[in-house]
Amino acid sequence: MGRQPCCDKVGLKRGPWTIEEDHKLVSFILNNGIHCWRVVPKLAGLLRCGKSCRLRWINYLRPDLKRGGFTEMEEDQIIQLHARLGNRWSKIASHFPGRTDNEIKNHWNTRIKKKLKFLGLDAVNLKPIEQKQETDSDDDDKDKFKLQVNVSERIEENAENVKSSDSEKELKREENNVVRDDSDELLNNFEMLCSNLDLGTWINQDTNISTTTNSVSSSSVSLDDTSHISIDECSYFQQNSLHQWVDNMDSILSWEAFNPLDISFFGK
DNA sequence: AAGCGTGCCAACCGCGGCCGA
DNA sequence: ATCGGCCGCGGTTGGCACGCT
Repeated sequence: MGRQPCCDKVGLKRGPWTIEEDHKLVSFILNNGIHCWRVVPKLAGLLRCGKSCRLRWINYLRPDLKRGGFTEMEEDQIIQLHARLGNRWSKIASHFPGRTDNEIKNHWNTRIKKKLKFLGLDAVNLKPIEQKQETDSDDDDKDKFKLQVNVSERIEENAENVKSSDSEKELKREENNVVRDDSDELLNNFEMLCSNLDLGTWINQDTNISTTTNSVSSSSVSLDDTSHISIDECSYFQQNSLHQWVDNMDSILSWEAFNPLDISFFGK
């Protein structure tokens, strides 16, 4: 029977969103709410499909988004949750208010995977990666390797225990937000491993790299990309309604002003 | 200065699940 | 029980920024 495409792609715009489009979408949602994504672009006057609008709103325009780099604690939590839930990014993201599944997925694929690789752990199951013993490595490295394997074995055991305990129940518990502490030891082991491997230095180096990339990476203006808007949107939003947030944003920087801003930001 | 490689992340695509008719 | 439509999710891609040679 086959599924029909979510929208007629003919004549629809794709690719990066413009400021005007963002403005239209935000205005529409604030005034009308979200009832059916399919009709949102039509009513908002956008030449986009509903899916695209939904994605843009969820991943970028939502006022409660917490943007910026992930903290070490967040990373550890992601690793812990991933060990338990696998690639169910939306479930993982539900543990991080203000973070999107897309953001966490990207962070996992670009950074955490490497971090685990650095630790000699398989990113999927936290098992030690089969590695050749380097004959010319110094004693320190050997000790680290030993420790790494031992701890990793513990991590593996714990992961297996969690898995083998009725996984259906585990999932149900997870969905009911009843956080079980089975994997706390897993996380502790991971943290111990990190500290023993002097990962801090490595992470700091990495974080520096990360912060330098916190520039405008989209063709649209990210709210925290503008240096003069230093609001923690997440906590800010908790104290303010959506409308208040937009009013404030409008007072800080009028939407109409985005056009020239856009040019100055990206005008090279 | 130019070319190339890499990292990062926003956005797209297609599938599966859910739900109403 | 079946069908059809919408939404949400996860995998993947494309393009920009930046560093290195």
